Amino acid sequence: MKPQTRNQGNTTSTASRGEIKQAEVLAYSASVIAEEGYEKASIRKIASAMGMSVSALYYYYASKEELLFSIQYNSFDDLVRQLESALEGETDPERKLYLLIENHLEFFLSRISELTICSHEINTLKGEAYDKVWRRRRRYYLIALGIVGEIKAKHKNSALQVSLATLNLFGMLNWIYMWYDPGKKKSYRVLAREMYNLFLNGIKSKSRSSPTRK
Amino acid sequence: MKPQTRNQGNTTSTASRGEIKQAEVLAYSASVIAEEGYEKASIRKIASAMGMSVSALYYYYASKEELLFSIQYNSFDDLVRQLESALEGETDPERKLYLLIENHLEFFLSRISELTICSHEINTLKGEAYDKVWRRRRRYYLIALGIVGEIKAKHKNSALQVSLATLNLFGMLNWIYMWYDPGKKKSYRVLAREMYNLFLNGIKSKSRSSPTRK
DNA sequence: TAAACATTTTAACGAACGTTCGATAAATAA
DNA sequence: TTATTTATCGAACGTTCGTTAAAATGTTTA
Repeated sequence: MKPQTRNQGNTTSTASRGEIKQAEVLAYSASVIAEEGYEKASIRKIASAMGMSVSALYYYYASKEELLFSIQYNSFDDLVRQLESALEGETDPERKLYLLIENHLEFFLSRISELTICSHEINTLKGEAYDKVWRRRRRYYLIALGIVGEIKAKHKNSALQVSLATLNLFGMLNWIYMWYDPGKKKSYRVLAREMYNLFLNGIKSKSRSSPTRK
Repeated sequence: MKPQTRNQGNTTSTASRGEIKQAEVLAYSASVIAEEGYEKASIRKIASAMGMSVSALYYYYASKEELLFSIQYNSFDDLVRQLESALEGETDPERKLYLLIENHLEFFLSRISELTICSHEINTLKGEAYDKVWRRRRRYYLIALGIVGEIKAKHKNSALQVSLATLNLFGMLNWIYMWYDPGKKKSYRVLAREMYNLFLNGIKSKSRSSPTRK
C-alpha cells in the first residue's frame, strides 16, 4: 500500500521508511523541477536524478501533477505556519512587516527549489489542485495585506493603495529567485533589512506625486 | 525564399506581404506562449490558433526556439529604444526614474503577451540565443542602475545598496504580469505613480535599520 | 502565355512524453 | 520456516512532440 501523504495527526513523530523515501522523492523532484521548469522536467529525469526507476517513483506519487501539487501545497502551508508562529504576540505593525519579510527570505534560502517552484509555477496547476494551493497562498496574502493596512492607518497615509503596495511587496519577494546566487551566500538578514527599509519608507511617506513634465 | 527577419536598414518602411505575415505569426505565437508557457505551447496549437498548417509556420520561422528568441529579442530591443528616446535630454534623476517606470508599464500594457514572456521565460533560452537576449536585457538594467545611482548620490544616501534596490525595482515591475487584470483597465499612469512614489521614497530615506527584537 | 518564385498542404519521421502492467526482490510478520 | 506486505524493476502502451520532405497551389514576372 502507498504510504500516507503526510505525517498528519500522528501523535508520535516517527516517520516510516516509506514516508522518508516519499519525502526524498519530493526533494529530488523539487530540485529538478526548479532547475528545468515543470513541463521540461520529465519523470524520467527526476527518477534518474535519484537513481530510481520510473515506476518506483509512481509507487509514491500517482502522477506528475501530484508531485507539483505536493511541493507547492506543503511549501505554502509551512510558510504560512512559520509566519503565523513568528507573528504570535506581536502588535507593532512595522515589526510585523519586518518579520514577514525576514521569514519569507529565510524560508526562501532554506528551501530554494520549493520556493522557486512556488513563484514560477504559480499558474501551472489547474482545477481543484490549483484552488487548494490558491487558498494557502491567499491566506498568506491576506496576512501581508493586513499588516500593510495597519501601517497605513498608523501613519495616516490615506493616499496609499494598500493592495497595490502589497502586490509590489510580493513582487520584490517573489522575484528574488530570478537573481539570487546561492554561491555568494548573502545573508537573508541583510536582504531583509534592505527590503524592509525600502518598502516601509516607501509606504510611510506622504509625498505622492509624479514629477512635473517639462 | 524566406522573408528577412526584420525591416532593418530599409529606408522605405514598406513591409512586404511575407513580412506582415511573419509579424502576424509572431503575434499569435506570443499570445499562445504567454497563455500556456513555452514548453506547453506546442507548434500545433500556435498553428491552429491562427488557422494555419504546421509547416506553413515553419516557412516563416525555422524552429520553435527562433519564435521565442524573436519575441524576446524584439521586445527588449523596442523597450530599450523607447526608453532611451524617452530619457533623451532629461537630466533630473528622479524624473528619469519616473519615465523609466512609466515607459515600462505603458509598454507592458500595450504588449502584454510579449512582456509576460520576457518575464516568465527569462531562463528558457540557452546558448547564443540566451546571450543575445541577455545583452539587450543587460542594457536595460544598466540604465536603471545608473538612474538609481544618481538618485543615491543626489540624496547622499550612502547606506543604499544600489544594485539590490534596482533588482527590487525590477521585481515590482516584472511581477505585474502575475496579477494585472486587463479587464479592469487600470491606467498605467496610476500604477506608475504609485510605484514611483513607493520606490523613490523608499530609497531616498536614510533611516535604515530593522526594528529591535523583543 | 509560360516560367519563376512564393506560399501552403498532406503525410510522415523518430524521439520523448506520462503512465501502466506483470513479474520480482526485499523486508516484515506469522 | 512460510506467508504477506512493501518496494522496485524492465518493458511496453498510446499519444504528442518538433521537425521535414515532396508535392500542390497561388502569385508575380517575362
